[in-house]
Amino acid sequence: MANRVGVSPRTVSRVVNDEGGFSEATRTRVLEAVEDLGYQPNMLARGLITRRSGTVGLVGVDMTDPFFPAMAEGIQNEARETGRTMFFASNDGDPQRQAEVFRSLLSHAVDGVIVFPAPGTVEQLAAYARGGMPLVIVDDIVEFPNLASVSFDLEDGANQAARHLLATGRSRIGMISSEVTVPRNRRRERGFFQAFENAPTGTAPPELVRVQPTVTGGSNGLQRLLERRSDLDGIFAFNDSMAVGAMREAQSAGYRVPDDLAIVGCNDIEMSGLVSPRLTTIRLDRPRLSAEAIRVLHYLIEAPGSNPAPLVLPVQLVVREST
Amino acid sequence: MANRVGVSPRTVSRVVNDEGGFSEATRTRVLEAVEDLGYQPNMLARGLITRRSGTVGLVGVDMTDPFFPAMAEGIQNEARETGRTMFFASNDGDPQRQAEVFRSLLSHAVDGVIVFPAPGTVEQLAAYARGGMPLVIVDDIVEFPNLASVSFDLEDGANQAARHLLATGRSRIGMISSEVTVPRNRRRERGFFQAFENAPTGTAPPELVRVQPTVTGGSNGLQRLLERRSDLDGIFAFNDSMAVGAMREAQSAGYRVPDDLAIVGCNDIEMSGLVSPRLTTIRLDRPRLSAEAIRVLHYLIEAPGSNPAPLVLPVQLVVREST
DNA sequence: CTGAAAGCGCTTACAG
DNA sequence: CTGAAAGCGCTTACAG
Repeated sequence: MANRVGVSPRTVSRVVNDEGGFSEATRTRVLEAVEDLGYQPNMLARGLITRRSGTVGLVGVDMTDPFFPAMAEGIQNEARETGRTMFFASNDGDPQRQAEVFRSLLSHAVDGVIVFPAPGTVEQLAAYARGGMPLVIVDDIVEFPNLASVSFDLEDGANQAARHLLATGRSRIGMISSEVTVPRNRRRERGFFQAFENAPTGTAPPELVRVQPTVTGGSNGLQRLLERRSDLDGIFAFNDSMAVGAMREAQSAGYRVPDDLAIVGCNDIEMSGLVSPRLTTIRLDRPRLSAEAIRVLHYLIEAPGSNPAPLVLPVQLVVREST
Repeated sequence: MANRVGVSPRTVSRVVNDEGGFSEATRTRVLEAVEDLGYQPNMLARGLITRRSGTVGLVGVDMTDPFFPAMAEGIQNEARETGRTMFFASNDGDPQRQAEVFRSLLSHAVDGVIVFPAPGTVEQLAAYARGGMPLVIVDDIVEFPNLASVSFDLEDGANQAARHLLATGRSRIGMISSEVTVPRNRRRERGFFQAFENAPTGTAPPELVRVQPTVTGGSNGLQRLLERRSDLDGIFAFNDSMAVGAMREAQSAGYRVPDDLAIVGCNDIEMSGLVSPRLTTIRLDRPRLSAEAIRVLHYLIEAPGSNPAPLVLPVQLVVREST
């Protein structure tokens, strides 16, 4: 490249990075050669010396989580604008697997990582941040240098859901929660129970089961709740997949939804608007979360050691046909 | 690292890569230091010299495509086993965007790429393969050195769908196809029409519309078909999202599914088993496709210049409630 | 405005 | 069994 134009590598570098300090004639000749040869600077070489690889990592729990692709899309688009390419991996909710993933990302010298943490890995992640890696934790609230956290206010979401059930005249209400025990998941339960603190008189004490956070889990959860008390008239599910499972189970057990049993989900995945009856749920502004996550990651990359305040985004109840 | 143990970098390299040619004592001391310091070889430096970056790219059309995450998961798992990390990007079905994505992957010296090609980019992709990049094209059939292709036999799938509609007594059948005009998409139409070549007498000539391959597109497609002839009794949709859209549209227009109108989708996404009635569809063995794609990619990486035969995987009709 | 020297952290090809 | 030298393709810090 350099000798094809008859200049030093240093000059090519200057032009390609638009550093200034070259004549217009040189610029033109170099740029022509770049075009002709389809020259691309080698990011490996550049990264080796600048300590910036031009990559970011996105680590999800499970790629097949319907929650995930929308996030990936948003994050990728933003990353692309700053010229970064995205590594993509999942931790399967397993701390050890997450550690492997980070080891690999570290060896590729990623500039930063956005992570949906595996349960109980806040300490592990803090250690990476301490080691100087800019980190954004999604869906949890952590404060630490080099680390930012962005999440949805699902405590409030669960609270809205329960209040909606109460306000529409339901009085025997259960929650199908997730058995994946991580502090942030408990927030939804807390918000749910809080709604009953000043419930109308005659409201039964709320019921709770914890199951796998899947469609099948939702079915099982409803079954178990109905065994406890068959006259339930309202359900809040930890997520939409579970709500759909509960809805299927209710219908095949002969309950009409919403007449006999009202169901509220959480997350507003695409499926929720397509099942019958369409699911009432909590809507999350995922594009916003993606945008905030990558924005704050870039901030951390530019300002090492900083410690931005946790960001908690509001959520919104969407009433459809299942309540 | 090297001076901490008191050996040369060369010796560390030998131990870390298990090349042999070191004493057991050295091995132990180096490995201890590796453990203590959490040493990770710098893949940028290694890649610069070995011309292997330890990364592969996965380029999809659109991350929010329900078809996609299952593929990503499988590919990631296989890639991880061979110690490679996965770049992830989407081309939005846009050739120019795809070129940008490849430029970026190229500059990161990926060892190979699995791509769901943007329409009309076979030539573009062949050029990368010619430049020496191992490439696996998903969902299309191309033959070229350094390039492999893996796809599902959706021509046969469409044929099975149409034959199923005919076999269950439907005689006025329409197909809602995709308006995204790329040769591989036409195969489904071909398979569909072929089924009518020896249809029972009294079968009406099949109808076809082409719309956006989305839920909304499916709704519009059905509307347009029903305007043409309101007595349709069978529909084959290009994909499940469109089938669900068509089903919603049919139901709100007062058609009973499947009594008045039978609907067959294609792809068997999760949603298809959850809508009501549950959708009859064509099932694709996606884990298998992922496994084959990454397997052949690794083969191409190890055997530069080779030209494996295109792989076309069989598909299977799954009869549920919508027919 | 331009380039020669040094070095990022490894591996390749040798020599001992 | 071990290491010194050279170099991958860039950028940093200089000198001219």
